[in-house]
Amino acid sequence: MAVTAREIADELAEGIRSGERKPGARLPGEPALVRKHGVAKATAQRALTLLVTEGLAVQHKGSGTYVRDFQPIRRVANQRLSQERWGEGRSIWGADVGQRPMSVTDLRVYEAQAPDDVALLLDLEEGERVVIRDRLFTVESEPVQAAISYLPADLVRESAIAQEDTGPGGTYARLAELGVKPVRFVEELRARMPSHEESGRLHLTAGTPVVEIYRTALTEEGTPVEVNRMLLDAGAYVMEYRISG
Amino acid sequence: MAVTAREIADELAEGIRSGERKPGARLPGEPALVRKHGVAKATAQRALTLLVTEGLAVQHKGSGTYVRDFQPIRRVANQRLSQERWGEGRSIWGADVGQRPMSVTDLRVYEAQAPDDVALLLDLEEGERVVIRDRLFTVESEPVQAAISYLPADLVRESAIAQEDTGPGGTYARLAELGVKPVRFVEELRARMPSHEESGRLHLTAGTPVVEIYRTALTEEGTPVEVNRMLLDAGAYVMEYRISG
DNA sequence: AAGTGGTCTAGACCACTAG
DNA sequence: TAGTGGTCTAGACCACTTC
Repeated sequence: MAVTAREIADELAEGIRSGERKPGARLPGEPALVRKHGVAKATAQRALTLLVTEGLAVQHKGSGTYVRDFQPIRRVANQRLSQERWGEGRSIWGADVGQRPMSVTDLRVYEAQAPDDVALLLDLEEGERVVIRDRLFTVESEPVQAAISYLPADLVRESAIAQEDTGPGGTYARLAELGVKPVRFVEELRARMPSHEESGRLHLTAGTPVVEIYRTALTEEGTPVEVNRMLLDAGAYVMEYRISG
Repeated sequence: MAVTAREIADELAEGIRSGERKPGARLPGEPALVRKHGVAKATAQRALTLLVTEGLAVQHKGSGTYVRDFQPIRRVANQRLSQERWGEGRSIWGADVGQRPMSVTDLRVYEAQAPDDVALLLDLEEGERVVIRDRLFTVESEPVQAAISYLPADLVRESAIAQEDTGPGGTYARLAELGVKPVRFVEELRARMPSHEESGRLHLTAGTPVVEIYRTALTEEGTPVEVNRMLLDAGAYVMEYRISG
């Protein structure tokens, strides 16, 4: 009998998936759905909210609901970390962002006690201190990734790693100079919905998950020297890993 | 003035994140929130829905709303690489999850034309045919992953790969026998919200993203011989990749 | 039978956007 | 200023779970 929000959402979703409604196109608004299906405004709104939570649409208040545009950045893990790239003063970022320039904003560098999870990964004593590099990566004025690196403070305190500008080659070149060159990396990742705070920091629209990555950098001897915790806007990234059997 | 759904949700979320409300514990229901905050039932319900869409809670109709339990399966992509030197056991999420038995259900094997995306990855002519192995992986009676493999039909049609039972060593052992042993793999992955259909197939609760992985298997010569498209319940998995610089 | 979430109607007020 | 989404109240009926 009743037309449900689910049914209205499915009809619109079908139009989006089939390509009939193109990315960026405006979807019918609440009043239009009320007229067409004879439902209450709240039901029409719920239908649109369903599309948003399924990642198919974005809403701009005062303007309308639009088909979502997915134009991801490709993050190639192996390429980024390949040895040849470090020594040449080439930045890790920029290589795989394609044509779109990525910039670092809100960089903060400071020293503090290591959080428990990081202490575990870095094999630190309880309460040991770390140098923390906290930053936000932005593409076309939109934040796409928050990253926070932890390095043993006793190891890197005197190096450029503890400065805002780490110099040519970045953190990894400095670690190599300290005799703890990272040669292997472990990435642990999971996808989940962001907290309210994380949504705000990455300007996420509802229906966008985040990918949380912990990357541990290890020396030849297997000593962990850096942990980088990244939070990626899942709507902005595709990740690639190359594995040799 | 008014107490918003967001504020009620934040208060509950704080209790969950602090550990005060433990995984599996029951949260106050709609009537309790109505009494405590003096809001309408719909507002209380919206507060609980916010927690669900943020992945912090699950709802069981007729029973209640509960703090979500995250006990992930660890998927190590580089299974075949030596475990040494990568530092044992140091992991962020649930080192405990070792040997929960995983079973294959709903296996279907058939031949069809390759979809466009797969044809691209497999380097096939338009309309070329593939053998498709479609299956669901289940842990403790709950589906956690849907996987669908595509292999060039001309190559594998006569082998056990086209049978339900691929025999000892599975698909890769049969490919090796055919002289196209996969030795390298490329995995492309993204996280997104599931469609309504996908939610149903993987029994996902709202607020659970999926991880979509395309894995291409390549021979020594670089010829792609299999594409496996996996859809993982993001609430059930942690992924691990090991990268050598 | 009582309690819980699921969904809907009907109507209200607000804030933001666009022309 | 008209249209849009954002959020709320108030009340209704249903299906499911638990005891």
